[in-house]
Amino acid sequence: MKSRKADVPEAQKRNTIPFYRKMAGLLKSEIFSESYPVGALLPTEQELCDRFSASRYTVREALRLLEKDGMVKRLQGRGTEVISKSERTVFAQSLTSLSQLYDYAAETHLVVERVMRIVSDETLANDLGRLPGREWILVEGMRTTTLGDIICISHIFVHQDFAKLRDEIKANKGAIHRLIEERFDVRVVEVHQEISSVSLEKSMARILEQVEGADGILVTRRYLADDDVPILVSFNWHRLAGFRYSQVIRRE
Amino acid sequence: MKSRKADVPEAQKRNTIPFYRKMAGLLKSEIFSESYPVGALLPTEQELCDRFSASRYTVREALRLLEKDGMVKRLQGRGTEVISKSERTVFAQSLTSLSQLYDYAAETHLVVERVMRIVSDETLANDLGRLPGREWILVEGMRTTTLGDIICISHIFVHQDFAKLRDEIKANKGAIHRLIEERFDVRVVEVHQEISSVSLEKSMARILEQVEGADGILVTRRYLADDDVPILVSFNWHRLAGFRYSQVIRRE
DNA sequence: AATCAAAATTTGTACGGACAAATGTACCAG
DNA sequence: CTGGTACATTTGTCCGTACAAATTTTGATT
Repeated sequence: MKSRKADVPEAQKRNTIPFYRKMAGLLKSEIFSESYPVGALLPTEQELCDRFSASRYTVREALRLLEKDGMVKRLQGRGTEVISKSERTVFAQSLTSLSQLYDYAAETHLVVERVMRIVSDETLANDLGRLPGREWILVEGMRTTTLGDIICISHIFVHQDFAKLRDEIKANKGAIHRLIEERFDVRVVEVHQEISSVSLEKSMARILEQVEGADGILVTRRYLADDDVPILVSFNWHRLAGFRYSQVIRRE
Repeated sequence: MKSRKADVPEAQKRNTIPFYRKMAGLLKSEIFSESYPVGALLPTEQELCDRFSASRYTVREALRLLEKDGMVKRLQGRGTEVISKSERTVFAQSLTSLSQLYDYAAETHLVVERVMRIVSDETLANDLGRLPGREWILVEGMRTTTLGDIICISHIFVHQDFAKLRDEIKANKGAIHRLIEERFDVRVVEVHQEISSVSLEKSMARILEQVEGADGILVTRRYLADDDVPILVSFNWHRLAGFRYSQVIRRE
């Protein structure tokens, strides 16, 4: 283990941990301690080069880390602005399994019963999070295991813009919002998910083999585009007994 | 708008869009079309330099983009492996509210009833996802609104390593796993969350003002460090009536 | 004082070189 | 055949330089 380089300044000892990481750590702590308060500009890259006796490459690598952690925003011609005291916790939703007794049956099928076109009234518009009077495609069906056991009843509202997919939806195995993203030039930017207990109305109860008014679980998911416009909204009614929703959230 | 540089090769025209981005785009499409199948290694950086007549800097910037989008994994000494045909969709869990009737009461309190030290037997070890015989701190209490209305009963198991926090936990208002991350040098890398229906046992039912055996909701969260070691595991029992869990997941 | 243009500042892109660290392979010794 | 060492390969870190592009500042002109 000899010195890493002939012309490495003293500030950069040979700790195995790269200098730009140390530098980023130091800058983070200085931001945290408000030496550089939120809203202020960090020193310029050149000034940081001087301060740390490092090359611009190294400084930029450090700043890149700060940016990745959501602590600074860099703007060409302006500088590096501090936007947060602490690291953003980025979680990547890596796995979402929704099952009900059927842990292993990862493969599920959407069995489409009916597809119809409807115009939203006030009540429905409220549920869908949008104005009344809009047209939607309503897909009614149920999600089952590959064995045919019912997991939940699904009502899926697809925005009128994607009406062309009407027939494709029936054949589609996977998630409908994926289909939309592939066929159209839209991106789902936000998903609002809600899990709540409900009392099952007669028709639902019958399909789920429950008595009318029995408790059940309603899982609602709203898929929104970047302008907050709902692309797809799904309602999924589950039996209470055996309901289990599990999810793994992983930090990047 | 004159030529961007004297020695810029022909492959890099002057399109305002930087060359490393174009290069990344091209490589992505080649991965998608299986010119480079999943599992295979991409050409080495040097080979890409030759192919695109670009410097290693530019090639590495392009590869960095592919890596960010989760399409390749780079490994020192090995190469750049293709791990996915399509871009990863990164969702950042930006907001998680867990409420029960109390939508506006974002502020909640953890009222600690008891703190004790326990050794896990097989059953408990199984629940906690770890080996039996380990020592844990068990914090028993309930989460309430600021008005004092009970939201849920909480049993929180904290790993023995963080036993020092025993007293701090009582005073602590926010999330305990935050406290641990701040005080110790650990990072929560994964959270396993599970929501399931349960039958409330007598003591739970009494506190939640339910009859014994009534249905309830159990929300379990396991906070894991990067070595899959559980740092904290919490069990939260809710009344069924009025239960509502909502979450917003935002794509980066 | 207001407006527009030029200049200065600052980050972005891109080139080149060099050595370090990690991985995989080939070879040798037992 | 097994185990370990030496070597080649490949990505990681770091230096230097130069010009481009975006923003802000300055200054001149109206």
